[in-house]
Amino acid sequence: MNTTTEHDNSALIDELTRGAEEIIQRDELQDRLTDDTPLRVKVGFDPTAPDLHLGHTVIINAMRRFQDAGHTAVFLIGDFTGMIGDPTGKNVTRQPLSEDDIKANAQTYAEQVFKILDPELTEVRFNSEWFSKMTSADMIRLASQHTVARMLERDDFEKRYRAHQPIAIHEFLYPLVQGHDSVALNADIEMGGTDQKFNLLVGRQLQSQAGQRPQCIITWPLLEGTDGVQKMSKSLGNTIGITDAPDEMFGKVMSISDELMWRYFELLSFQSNDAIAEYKAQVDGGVNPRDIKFVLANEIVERFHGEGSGERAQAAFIARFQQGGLPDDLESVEVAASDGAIGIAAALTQAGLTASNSDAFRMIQQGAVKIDGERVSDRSMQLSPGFEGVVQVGKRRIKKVAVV
RNA sequence: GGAGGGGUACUCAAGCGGUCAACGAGGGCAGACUGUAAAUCUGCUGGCUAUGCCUUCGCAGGUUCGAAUCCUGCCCCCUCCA
Repeated sequence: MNTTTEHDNSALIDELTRGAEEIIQRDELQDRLTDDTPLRVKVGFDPTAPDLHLGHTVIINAMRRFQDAGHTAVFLIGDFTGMIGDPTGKNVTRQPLSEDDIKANAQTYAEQVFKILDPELTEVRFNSEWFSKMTSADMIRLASQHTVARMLERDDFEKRYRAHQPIAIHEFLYPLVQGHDSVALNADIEMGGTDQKFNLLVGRQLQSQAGQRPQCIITWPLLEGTDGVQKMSKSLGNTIGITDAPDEMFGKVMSISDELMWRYFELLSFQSNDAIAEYKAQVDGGVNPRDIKFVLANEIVERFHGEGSGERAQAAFIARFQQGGLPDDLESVEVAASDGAIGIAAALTQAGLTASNSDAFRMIQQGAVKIDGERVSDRSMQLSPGFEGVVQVGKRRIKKVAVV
């Protein structure tokens, strides 16, 4: 093997795996990339979470990078596996999904995922394709390819076993089924979250038992949410959803910490390693990190909302926050004055700006409420029918309110 | 089956007859400072027809002038033993 090629590969691998947690085995990956044939890069998706956020896109971005290098992304929807439910990280057996749910979720995936992936180089597959045809004998044969001892090596199984918590037999089947997908698809590479490592390794073993060259594995970390500490997750309320409105998406990216910005660049941007290094150098040299964050926010908004949307969101952002303007697409609401007039607190609550009258009074007390830019300090203020104005509570809750 | 410990607001966690709408921490929200950063400081964090009133401390009763705090029953969780 000649050293020049190896060296070239190395830079490519660095781009393709930027931010990755682990590569098993890097030299195997290097070998495969040396061949001219397109590789099959498999990623399995659980048909559960239809509301994708940026955290989910980390791995999809990685698939896209492989596509850009000429390889095929195999987007595998685990509709059959969904019947088992991945036991990874769970301490209880999971509820299987209904067929309708799976179908609907798969549809949502398709809609959202092609904002990133190149459809030409994507193969969408369902694992029910081969599993629904399997006989019980086939399944038993599959089960015979792995031992209980090895299954128990997996962290969560081991913990549950030791803690005398139940492990249903079918849960052992999950890694085998996922591994068999790799055999059925003849995968060259499989990627997944760090928590998938065990399952991915089973794929390697099954492939080599089936006489295939075992897949390389690349695991990806969980992206931190906007708080910068905890993983991005809907239940923690720190997500940036890929269907968020452009201005909102832009604003959320701008609100992450400077430190987290580099992490986002690493995992969410398609800019080259060199370009990112250059940005870092600029910030070190005194450029306001905010301006670099603009670049990031721009790129992300553009990806999900199309050409020019990043620019527009940025302009709106500057107008609103740097120059103190108001967003131009203010939501208008009407509130009803029951007997001649309505108290300010009731109006705020009716307009959906505060959670309750008590909450409204608190906000007034804290100086958070403004009408047409004027701070409201009188909690007994009344609004009469015919009143119209821009009412805001804090920096983010703003509505055009009319009293009728 | 036996022994013990526990269930308090978004979460953790004090309180163990009145001064408790309930200490403290985290989270969240707001204000100041800013770059709608981060860090920091300050305040707020049950509801209402609001300087007062109403409802909350696993559930249902009871004792008491008065209970989250005491008693009875029920439900649920945890630990140890078999």
